[in-house]
Amino acid sequence: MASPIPATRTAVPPWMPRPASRGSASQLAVLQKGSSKESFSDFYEGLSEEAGKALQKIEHTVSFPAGAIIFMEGHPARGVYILRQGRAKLLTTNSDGRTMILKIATPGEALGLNSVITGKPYDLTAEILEPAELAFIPRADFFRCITEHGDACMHFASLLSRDCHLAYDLVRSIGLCHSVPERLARFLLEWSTNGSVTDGVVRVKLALTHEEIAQLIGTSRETVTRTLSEFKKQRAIELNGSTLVLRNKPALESLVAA
Amino acid sequence: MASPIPATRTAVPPWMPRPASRGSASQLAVLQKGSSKESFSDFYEGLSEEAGKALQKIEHTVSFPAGAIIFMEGHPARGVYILRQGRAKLLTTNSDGRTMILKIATPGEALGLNSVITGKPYDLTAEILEPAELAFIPRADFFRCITEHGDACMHFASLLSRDCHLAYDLVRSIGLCHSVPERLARFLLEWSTNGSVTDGVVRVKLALTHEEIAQLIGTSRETVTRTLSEFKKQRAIELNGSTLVLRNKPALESLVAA
DNA sequence: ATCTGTGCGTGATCTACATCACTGTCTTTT
DNA sequence: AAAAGACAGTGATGTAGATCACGCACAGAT
Repeated sequence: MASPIPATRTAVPPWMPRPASRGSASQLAVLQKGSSKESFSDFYEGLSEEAGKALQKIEHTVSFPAGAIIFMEGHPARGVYILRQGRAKLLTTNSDGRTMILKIATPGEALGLNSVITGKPYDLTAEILEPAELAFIPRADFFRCITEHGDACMHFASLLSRDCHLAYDLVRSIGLCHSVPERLARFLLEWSTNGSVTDGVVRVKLALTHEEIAQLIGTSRETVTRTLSEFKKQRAIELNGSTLVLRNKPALESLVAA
Repeated sequence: MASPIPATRTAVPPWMPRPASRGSASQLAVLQKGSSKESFSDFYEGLSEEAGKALQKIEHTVSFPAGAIIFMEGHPARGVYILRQGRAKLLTTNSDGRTMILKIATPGEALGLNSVITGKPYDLTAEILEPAELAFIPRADFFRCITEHGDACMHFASLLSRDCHLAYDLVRSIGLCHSVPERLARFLLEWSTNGSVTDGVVRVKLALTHEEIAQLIGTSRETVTRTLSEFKKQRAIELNGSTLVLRNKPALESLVAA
């Protein structure tokens, strides 16, 4: 029951996670920060070695196809998911199908942490954007583990603090700056922080549909299309395929400052 | 630098807290839940006795007049404040003076917790609404205390989780339901949960200005005035002085459901 | 008695954006 | 190869609500 099921991208029923591997030795590599870029809101980053190991013994990894729903707003919180590979969007939907994306999660990130801690149902929906791999830690095990490892708790408190902070930022953005151009510019600038600088301009994969951008900044798909072309016309940005090039970053920044 | 100083309500310069008492025996009464209503996001509620006592030994109480700023967005996080008496608003302001209220804090509530934990500057401003008394716990002491008392950390993690949840609710509200009547109805219903039921109708002190309501639901003062009169005309609500009476609760609920 | 500040009530405008309704690509499926 | 979905681009249109600009009431100061 509850909210309508968001459209998926694949014909395959994606809801069921497909088991991939059981966590243990193989996962430990992550502690050595072998893999992807180290986001500093990383689930394991900064955790003590014992606590980390304990958790990794519990977790077990599953993969999901694009479009899969990991968990859904309103459903009981079974446990925490840690995104290992791929990206996911955290969103909320209201009764008439309108959707707002709160955040695009990247590898390392914990999903559903706050719901697991309060014990209330998930307050957001997590949907996979591109084929992904996640580690799952059941609620009960998670609790057992963090009560045994005192230091871990502090770590998770700080992850939660960051989530709060981010949510406040979002409120500021959608509640305070009323014009779409400003919000879009803000978003592009924020997004491009993950990009690389070549020849003085920032390049970054903008692997999102206009619809998704619209849901991130709280506007309609059409308005995103129009505002993006406006930016292109003003030579502030350029779009080669799905690569975004910030031709004139200051121009965007001036929109935000206003 | 930083944001403009919000207007205050008193002629007296309210910025400086006036010391009132040093926490110790007198404060312990709170543990016995002697005072006000017990909000379940209460700072001390659910904390172990030792941890509670330890914290209360550290804290020291200050009073503030209405309009006082406890801390300001962007300023370094000195410590946590616990609201003992009175109410405070947590708000954020953007460069052109527009303000959004995230929450009205009531006694028991912790202010600035997430910033203290991340160690970043306060991400919100806290302003006193009516003469209030607060307990202050300096950041360093707070940390010392929670590392000594493992269980406390879990407690604070759950407070943070609640804050996240609330923030998500707000995003949903301002980002998803586009009509002001709906947001206002939602707000009134939410607000009236603190009210008392007499003769089948809910009565509650709506101790907020239209301006403040506007900043809570993300609209303009004038629109609040107009929408409230609309509600009155439809006999959904009644306003006697600052007492709000929900004459026709279902009517409001139907607006929200849509 | 007057002045000043703060909050409320209302009318008249103006516009940014949502919404609807298409068309044109480009994948993916079959 | 054909059909079916996704996505993107673009015009026309309507309207909710921001904004400006008042007047009024009431509280505290002096």
